Amino acid sequence: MGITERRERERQEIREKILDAARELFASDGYEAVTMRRIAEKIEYSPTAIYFHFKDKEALLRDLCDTDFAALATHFQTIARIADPIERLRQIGLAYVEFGLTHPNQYRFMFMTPRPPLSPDASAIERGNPEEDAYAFLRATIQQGISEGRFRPELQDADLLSQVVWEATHGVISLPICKCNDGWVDWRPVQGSAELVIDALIRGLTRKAE
Amino acid sequence: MGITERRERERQEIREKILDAARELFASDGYEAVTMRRIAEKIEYSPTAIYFHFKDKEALLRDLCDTDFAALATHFQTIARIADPIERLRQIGLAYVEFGLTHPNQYRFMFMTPRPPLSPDASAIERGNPEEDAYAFLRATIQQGISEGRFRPELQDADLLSQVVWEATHGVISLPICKCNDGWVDWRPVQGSAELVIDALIRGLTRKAE
DNA sequence: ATCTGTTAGTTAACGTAGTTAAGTAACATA
DNA sequence: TATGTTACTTAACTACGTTAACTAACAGAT
Repeated sequence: MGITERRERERQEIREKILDAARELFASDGYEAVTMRRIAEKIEYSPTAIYFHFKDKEALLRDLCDTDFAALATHFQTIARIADPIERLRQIGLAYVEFGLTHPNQYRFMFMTPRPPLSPDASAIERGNPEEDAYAFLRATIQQGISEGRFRPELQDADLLSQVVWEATHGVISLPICKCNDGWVDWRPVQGSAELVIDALIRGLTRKAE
Repeated sequence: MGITERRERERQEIREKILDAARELFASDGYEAVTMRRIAEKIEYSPTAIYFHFKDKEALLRDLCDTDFAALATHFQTIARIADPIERLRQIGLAYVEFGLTHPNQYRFMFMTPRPPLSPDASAIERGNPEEDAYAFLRATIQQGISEGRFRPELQDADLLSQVVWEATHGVISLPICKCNDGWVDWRPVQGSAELVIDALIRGLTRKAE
C-alpha cells in the first residue's frame, strides 16, 4: 500500500519547499521583514496554504532552528575528540561563533529573544547529556580543565566558568547583530574579535603553563 | 512677547508626556508589544496626535535612547578622573554592568534590539566626543593604555580592543536577560560573572607588570 | 458505480498595526 | 473682522498574521 507513503513523501516535499523559501528570505531580509505572503508567493501557493503545514510564522523559524541546532551539536561531536580540555574549549568557542555568523537569524531567535520558558519535555534534547546538550558539553570540558588543574586555583566553579565563557562569546556575536548598522561604531570583523576574546579570556582564566 | 515661549513650553510638556508614557510601556512590555494606540490612550490623546510631535514610532525610541545614552555618559564622567587607564577601564566595565542591571528594560531596547540604520545627524549626541559619546570614552581609555604600553604588544588597534571589551561585558548582561527563565542553566549572579569576565579579560589583554 | 471522508489546497475576511488624509476648533496676528 | 498657524480629532488606507468557509481531488467502503 504505497499510497500513504507517497502522500507522506509529497507532504514532506512541500514542507521542505516552504522551509527552503523561508530560510532564504529570513537570511536575506530578517525574520520581521519577511511576510507569510512573500513566502507563499515564492513557492507559488496561497499564503494560507503554509498554515496547513506549520502552526504559525514562528513555527517556521523554530523548525529551522532545530535543524541548525542539530547541525551545531553534530559539529561539536568532532570537537569532542580533542584531548586537551583548553584547546577543546577554544574550538567550542570558535564553532559557536561560526554558527552565529552563518545563521544570524536563527541565532537571534535562539539566544537573543526573551521568551517564556518552554516545557522541558517538549524539547527533543536530553538535558545534561553532553552529546545532546551543548551547555553540558561545554561544562564537561571546563570541569575536566578544573580537574586537571589548568585553571587558576581560585576558579573551581564549573558552572560559573562555563557561563562566563559562553556569555563573553555570545556578546561578540550578538552586539554587532544589533548595532552593526547604526553607523556609530566602526565595527571590526566578528571573527577576529571572537578569536581575541576567546584567547584573551583563556589566558586570563588559566594557570600559567610550567 | 511671552506667547511663543509659552507655546514652546507647552509643546515640550506634551512631548515629555508622550516620552514618559512610551518609556514606561516600552520598559514593561518591550518595543514591539507597545502600540501607538496604547501610548495615546495612556496620555489621553488620539493616536495620531503623537505624529504631530514625533515622526514615527521609532523616533520615540530613538529619543529615549539618546536620553539614556547621555545618562550613561554622565555616569562615566565620574570615572574619567581615574588616572590609571587599566583601572579606569575596569571601572567603566563595572559601571556599564551596573547600568544594565538597574535598567534592564532600557538596556534591552538600547543594546539588544536590532534596528534599521539611523541617520547619524538625527542624533543629539556628538559623536567622537568622550564627554557625550560613551564609546568614544571607552576608546580613549583604551588608547591611553596602548600609548602607555600597558597592552600586549600585538594589540595596537584601539577600536578592536574597545569592541572586544564592550562585547564581552554586553554578553554577561544580555545572555541571562534572554535565558534566565528557561530553566536549563543554573545561572550564577551577573555581578560576579561580570567581575570575573572583566578581570580575566584585562589579565589576558595586558602586558605583565614589571 | 456511487457514496463518504480525508487531504490539500483556495478565496474571502477578520482584527490589529503603523501611518496618512482631511477636517476643525482655538487663537495670535494683520 | 479676516487670515494663517497650531494642535489636535475622526476616518480611512495599507499591510500584516491568521481564521473561516468553501472546494476540488481522490482513496476506500458499500
